[in-house]
Formats: sequence, C-alpha cells, structure tokens
Amino acid sequence: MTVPRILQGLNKQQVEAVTAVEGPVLVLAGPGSGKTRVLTHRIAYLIEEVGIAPQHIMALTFTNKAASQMKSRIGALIFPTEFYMMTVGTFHSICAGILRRRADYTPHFSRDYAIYDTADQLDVVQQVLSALNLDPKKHTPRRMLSQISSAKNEMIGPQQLPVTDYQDEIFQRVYTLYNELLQQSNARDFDDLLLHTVQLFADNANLLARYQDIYHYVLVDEFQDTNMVQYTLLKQLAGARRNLFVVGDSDQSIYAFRGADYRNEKRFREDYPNFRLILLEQNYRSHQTILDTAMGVINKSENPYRIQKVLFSERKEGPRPIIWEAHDEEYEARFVVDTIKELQDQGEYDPGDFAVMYRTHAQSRAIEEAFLRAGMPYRLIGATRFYARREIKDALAYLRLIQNSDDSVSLHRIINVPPRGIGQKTLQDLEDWANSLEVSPAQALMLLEQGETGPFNGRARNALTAFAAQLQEWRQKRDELSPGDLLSMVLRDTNYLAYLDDGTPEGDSRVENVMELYGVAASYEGLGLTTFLEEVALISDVDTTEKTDAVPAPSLLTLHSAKGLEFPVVFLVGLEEGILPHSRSIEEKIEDPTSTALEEERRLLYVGLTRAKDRIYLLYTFRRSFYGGSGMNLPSRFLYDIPPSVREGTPLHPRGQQAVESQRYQDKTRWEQAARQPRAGSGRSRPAQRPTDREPKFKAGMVVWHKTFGEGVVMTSIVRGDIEEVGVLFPGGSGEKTIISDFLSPVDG
DNA sequence: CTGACTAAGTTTTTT
DNA sequence: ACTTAGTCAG
Repeated sequence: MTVPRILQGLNKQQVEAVTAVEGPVLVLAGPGSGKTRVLTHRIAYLIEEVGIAPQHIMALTFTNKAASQMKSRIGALIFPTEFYMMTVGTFHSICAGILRRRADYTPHFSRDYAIYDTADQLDVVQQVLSALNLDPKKHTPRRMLSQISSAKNEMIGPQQLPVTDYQDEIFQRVYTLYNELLQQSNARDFDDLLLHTVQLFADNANLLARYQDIYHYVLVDEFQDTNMVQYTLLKQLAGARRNLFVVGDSDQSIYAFRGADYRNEKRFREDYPNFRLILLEQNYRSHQTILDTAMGVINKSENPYRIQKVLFSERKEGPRPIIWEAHDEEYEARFVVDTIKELQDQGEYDPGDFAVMYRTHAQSRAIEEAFLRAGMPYRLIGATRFYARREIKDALAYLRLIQNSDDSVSLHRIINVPPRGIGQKTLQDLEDWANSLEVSPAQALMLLEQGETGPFNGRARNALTAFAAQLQEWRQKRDELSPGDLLSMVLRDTNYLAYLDDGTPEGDSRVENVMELYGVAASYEGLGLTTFLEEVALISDVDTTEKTDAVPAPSLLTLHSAKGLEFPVVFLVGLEEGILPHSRSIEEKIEDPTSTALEEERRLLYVGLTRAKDRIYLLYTFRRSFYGGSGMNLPSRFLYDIPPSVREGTPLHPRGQQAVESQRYQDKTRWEQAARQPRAGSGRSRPAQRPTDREPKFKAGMVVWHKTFGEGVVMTSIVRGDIEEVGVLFPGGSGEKTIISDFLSPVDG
C-alpha cells in the first residue's frame, strides 16, 4: 500500500495528528516540531483523502501572518481551486466578519461598526474618567483599560462584577460607561469582537446551529494563547460534532498577561474526555545541546498542569551555549556585534542568520548603537508600528468617520487636525451638548449644520458648521468612490499633507507614511471602504515589517516577537535579575506567591532559547544603566537552571546571599582595577598593527576576546622570542589567565 | 490656539 | 535619559 502523498515525509506522530479525522484532538507541539506542517497537511488530508468539502473547514490563528502562511502552504499542497472555500483567519477577523454579516441580529451595532484599537480605547477611557469626574492620576487609564480587558476576556460584564469596596464600585461605573460610549459610537474594541460573537451565538441557538452545519472541522493554532472567550467560541463552533483539533505548547505561553489562559488546556481535557493526545517531540530546528539547555530551563517550571515533553533532535551534537558576563550594556552590545562580525568572516553565516533578543524595547538602544558604530545594518522588529503612527491614525480617522458617523473617537481625533478653529472649549461644549441631547457628538454636529444653534457663539458655530458641511459632503461620496479616492479627496480638502510637512525630516517621513497608506488604500479598489477599514484595523505590523526585510541583516527583537521565528545564531542579552525575570514579575511574586508572572518569564527564556538552530550566546552585565541611573544586577536565576554540562563561558557565581555579596565585591574591585588602567587603542583609528618581535601586540588595559573565555582585560604582556604571553583577567570568577596572543583578538575600545 | 515649559511615568502586546 | 501628557503664558 502506498503512502498518500500528503503524508509523505511526516513522522509517526505527525501522521497520527494529520489522520485523526474525527473527534477532539489535542496536539502538544514542542518548538520546531512542525506544527504548522501538521495543521496544513491535516487540512489537505481532510480535503483530498477524506473528501471533506473545503467550506466545512475552519482554521483559526492569532496572527494574520500565520493565517496567510497557512493558506499559501495549503494552496501549495492541494489543487488550488478547491481551497479558497475554506475559512482560515484570525479569531478577530473571523469574528469581525460574522458580526458584520449578522448585523441584523445586533440592534446596537450596524454593519458599519468601527473597530477600536488600544489608542482609541484609551481615548474612550479618558472620556469616561472625565465624565465621571475621576482623577486620571488615581485611576490611570491604562490600568482601567487592562482591567476592562481582563473582565471581557473572562466574559464578565459590568453587572456581573463583584463589588465589595469603593474601588470595585468605581471600576464598575467606568466599565459600564465605557461600554455605553462604545455602543453610542457604534464601535467595538478587540475584545468585543470575540465577546459579542460568543454572545450572539449564545443568544441565537438557530444561528449557531447554522454555523455548526457549515463548519464540521475546526482547527486551532497556538491554543495555549486562547483566552476564555476564545475557548467558549471554539466550544460553540465545534458543537455536537466535537471535531475540534487544537495545537499548542503551554511551555510557550507568554501572553497570559493579556488574558491567555493556560487552563484552557485543562478545560479541553475535561470537556472532551475522549480526546486524543498527541505529543510532537521531535525537533527539526536545533541540535540536541540546545534542546537540553532549553529543557533544563523549562523543566524547572512550577506549572502543575504541565505535561512534560522530551524534545529530541537527530542533530546530536552542536556548540554549547556560551554564557558571558560583560561589564556593562555597551560591552554587551559590542560583544554581540564583534561576534557577529567574526562568525560572518568565517563564512559560515549570512547577516540575516543572526538575531539579538531582549526582554524590553529599551534594551535595543545600546545594541543599535554598537551596530551603527560598526557600520553594520540591522533590522529592528516591532518598535513603532505603522498603524499606530499619528499621521496614519489621523488619516484613518477621517475615513472611519465617513464610514461610521457615530465614531466619536475618530471625530474627537480629527475635528481640529489640521487646526480649524475648534479648540478644547468648543469641543467640550459640543460633547456636553450632545450628551444632554443623548445623541452622539457627530449627530449633534449634523444638527448644527441643519440650523440648530446649540450653546455656541458665532465663531465657534461657524467653525463647527463648516466642518459639518464638509463631512456631509464627503459622506455623500462614500459609495461612489474607492477607498483610495476617498482618502485622496480628504487629503486634498483638508490640506493634510501640507500640515504634516513642517520642513523637518520627521515631517517628510510622516508625509511618506501617509502616501504609503494611500498605496494600501488604492489597492482596495473595488473592495470597498468597509473591507479596507476592517482589515486595516485588524492588521498588525508583523505583516508590514515583512516587506522591509529586503536587505538581509541581523534582527533585533523582543523575546515576545521572537515566537514562531528561528535563527541559526541567537543572542539573548540582559539575562539579569530584574530584566529577565523582569522586576515587575518578581514584585508580583512577592506580593502574591501564587502569581504565575515569574513562570511566564521562564517560558520567555525558553522561547528565546528554542529559536536557535546552531548557536546561542547568553549575556548578562556586571552593571547596567537604566533611566539615567545605574545599578548592579545579578545573573538571571534562570541561567542557573541550565545544566553545567551544556554551557560554557563565564562560570556563574554560587547563588545565595552571602556568596553573592562577596563575589560581587570581588568582581567590582577587579572591574574597577581594570578600568583604571589606561586603555590601549582608545584612539579612534587604530589600524591592526603587525606585531614586531620586540613590541607586544597587547597592552595592559586593552579589552580582548578569547574563544572560550570571552571578553577580558589585558593585565600584563611579555614577549618571549616568537611568543607573546598575555595575562588576561576574565570576569565572573574565571580569574586571570596566561594566554598565547594568537588566541586573542583585540576588542575595539 | 500655539509654543514652551514641567511633571511623571516608563514590560511584554499576535488582535 | 527620554518621551509625552498636561499646564500656562503670550
């Protein structure tokens, strides 16, 4: 019997997952174990071998990138005309579509509803706080918002909230008014997209039944990242058929802080007791040494529900991860850049093969500077998002307002941008007046245009009516013009580009960004404004950064954005107490011993480690500056979980208060001593001199690099005949060593 | 209404 | 150190 084409090249567990057609399946997929492969091959298998019609299949992902990747990979596997009938998309986009198409079921929202992102949400919260006369200093909008989001993720409405104290009471009022404002604006936030869909199905059994009749097979990627609402949605969709296929890895759950609920794995096991469990443990990315390193870290996890996976690779051997203590973040960065340079020079790696990962964006600066100084290009991933830029948000706000006249956040955003004589006071009056009439601000604006006077004097009134008339005019063109033409009309009528172009380079780049947006809008010719706005609202920058990687260069990214990626060489920087684990998670653990924040930090390191194919460098610093000040950090506790047999480089201090204190003190004196020495080669251009027989190549105070011991400081150097013996002080307990100069390379100081 | 100053807050962020 | 929101004078 021949193996079907679609199963060829898959391992036993992968085949099992792909061919487990009926019933609930839980796939626990280790990093690099081919989980996307399993998902795509399973879909192809369902269609081609089992004969399931593509329209009966729904696959849900978290990112647009994952969704489009899945689509194109399925397209490559099966006959192309068949597969466009299936539903592959993010949770949010699938829900957004359902809510739009079923708008007749939701009296409070029309099909033109707006989708609010975090910035829009903050605007709403601020409005709420001011309306309730609450001090934004006591109730920071961000905290309020994250509380609202958590409540929504847990499917708790304002009325179901437990109210035991004054704080609860306040929050309940904020939450309630927040929802009311969204509704009045005909707008939903990201959480609402999911929540309202679940509520829609819960309230309309017939409608749900129709969807269940369409989607016989439901597949989910990154299951560990689902929250309560998403899990409920999955249960609804799977219905009585129970053909729910979920793939995830709770060891890579790093979004609990946003509501991802690792207990969903447990819920799944309880709700679908006859589920099939499949473990994907064979890793196709890294060699065994890296896997042993990663398992060393993750197996110390305290997650009681965790099912341990034993990762293995056919690549048995590989370089051990190198731990390295640098003096400060500048040296750390230099180590990274120098090592990249060196590995590249050896010809084994391309510039795009490297990644530098850090816990927080703030850490990227030192690294960037080192790259700049070395004249090497780099790619900064995910720093400023295109769609979060002011000018982009402004331009989109105009379009959103044309689409949905009740969108008060968008109105608020652009009513005086560019300035048209509608100041703070006037706007407040408008909002108050609208409130008193119980209409949206935009509707109040329309009343003015129709001749109402409102509370306004001549000047304010003129400005408002002029804007209202303009808006009215645009709106009439809404259906005749394409998104691109609408945008160019708005830009022309408002003179927006001239407003942006303030002569600074900053202004230039803003204009460019708007033009880029125009390019995107123009590509929606024939698809309509609604589609354009919906997709743009749900697009993140993972997608947009993709096209900027024309030049291969090392990537600089946070550990969070590293998930799902892989690189031959990975640098993990700032592996220090307070950074990874982040001080916030340590504090949280002290306040609340049941806190899982610390565990999430551990998983973050695990994610970073498992990105590497060949080489890992783990760096921490002796001292680090932050927010202007500076301090000494201890090496991350997680480093101690790496088995000594699989690591090399700087030996770690013994942990424990006393030992740490005295070691630190010794380190400090050593570093200081080394620093007092004049640094050879501190001049800018120090061409690599050929050593003459007499003159030592290395001088006291020079910073040098050794393959095994890493960076060190030269203490002495003696030339004996042909050989130069260099005494080098290596930090972190290695002490001073005498090394033949051939094994050392100078590090620019 | 704009520009300049001051104060405060700085984890991560698929959607 | 650095951004950025809020405040106040012009």
